[in-house]
Amino acid sequence: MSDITGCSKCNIKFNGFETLNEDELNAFKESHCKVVYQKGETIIKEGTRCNNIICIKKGYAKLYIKGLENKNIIIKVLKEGDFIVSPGLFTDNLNHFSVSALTEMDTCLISVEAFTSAFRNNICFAEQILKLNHQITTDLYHQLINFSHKKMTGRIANTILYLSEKIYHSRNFYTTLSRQDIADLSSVSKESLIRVLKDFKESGIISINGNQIEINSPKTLENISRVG
Amino acid sequence: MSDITGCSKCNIKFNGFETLNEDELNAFKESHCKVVYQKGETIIKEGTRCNNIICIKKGYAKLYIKGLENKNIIIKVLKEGDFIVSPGLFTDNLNHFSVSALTEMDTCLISVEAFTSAFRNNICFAEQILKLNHQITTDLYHQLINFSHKKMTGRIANTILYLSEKIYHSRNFYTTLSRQDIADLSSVSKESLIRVLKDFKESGIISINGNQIEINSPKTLENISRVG
DNA sequence: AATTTGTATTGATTTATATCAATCATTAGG
DNA sequence: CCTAATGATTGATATAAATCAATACAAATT
Repeated sequence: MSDITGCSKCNIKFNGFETLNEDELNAFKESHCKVVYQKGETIIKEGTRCNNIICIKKGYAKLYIKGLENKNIIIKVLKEGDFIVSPGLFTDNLNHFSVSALTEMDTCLISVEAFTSAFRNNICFAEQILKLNHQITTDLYHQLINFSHKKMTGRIANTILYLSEKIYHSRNFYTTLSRQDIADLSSVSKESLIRVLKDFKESGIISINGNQIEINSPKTLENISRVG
Repeated sequence: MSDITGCSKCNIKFNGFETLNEDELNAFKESHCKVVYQKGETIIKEGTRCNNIICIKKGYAKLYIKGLENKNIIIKVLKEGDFIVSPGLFTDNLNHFSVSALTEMDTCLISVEAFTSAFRNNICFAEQILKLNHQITTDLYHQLINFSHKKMTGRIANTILYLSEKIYHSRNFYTTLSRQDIADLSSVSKESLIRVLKDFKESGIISINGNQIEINSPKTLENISRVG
């Protein structure tokens, strides 16, 4: 079997793809586009029609929603292996969030038609999609608790742990997120974020030098995050 | 066709049911239990295994998650016609929220087995379930914006409009939600909620007498809710 | 009717956090 | 190399909202 498009070594971490048969996989291969984005570029714009399912082959992006007074909420950071289905699918066919590149990115765009067809013809694929959605819902529940019951320090500790554990997989990481971005992940103002980071630094919990962050005491951060 | 269980006059508002064929419908009929709950009773307890899909035939309930320090967040109020699939389904099989009765309730509990089987055998049903989930996701996005960018007055105005428009379908309604419940819907303390309600009352936007609430100026409330 | 219990309300106070304004640092252009 | 522009930092101040404490009210129980 030839593999012109390189799908066989696809690094997207989604069990659903394994359920596809050869025909379904071919439909994906034929519909897809490989696109490279530069840092800062918008990949999905909230309010536009959702035409593609985005697979991230390489790089980082932020997924965010527009809030009040030109403020944004960053829902999550996307990385290699992630796979984004817009919640507009099967509803209003609009994108309900924006995605923009935090680094140079390699992406693979799959048409919604190919996706929909796979969903309709392959129940195992459909089940994996529902599973993914259920995970997203519980994540949003946690986000709600974070934002409504924790104070700044707890939310920011949570964000640092999230970046370390879920995104950069290291206690010492360099991030391309701006201070405003980290603030938007934590639902605090940029100034407050900076003050809390300084505080964490001065008490030795983290080391921070520009965009290089090292967690010295994960236990302490976890505790701050847990109690709020 | 006999209808011992009364499913033919089912009032649950979910397009997915219409996609079921006679066999699938019968599987639902056979698996279901009709259960009456009294005000205050717990129907679903967060952390327990999810064994049932809940259909609400009559009455009101609150769906809430446990936050920090014994505080709760009420995600939504459930009413006649609503239909609840736990996000634990296909993931960890646990309930990620609690549901408790706000009034006497008639419910219809469908086993997850019957539900799963319908999902797996009927792709139209599956599609409706995904659609429902996508709606839930976008609702949670709005909730996040509400909670992180609006101040108390905006969040409370939003809650009053929600109760009026989405739950009680009237500008003048009696609610069995306590002040604490309304506060938990709005992510404010009970005392703050009471003060803001008093404020709205004194400025003539609403009339309030115990649990009877009347909206005098929906436009003003909408404006307060919109600008935050 | 008296007592308890839970909920609702009000007022005083404290705390958390945003906002505003200024300065500093770093990068990008001319 | 200098200057503009953007992002990061710091400090002072204002404000929103929680908490604490006391009281009022209503319902349930004896």
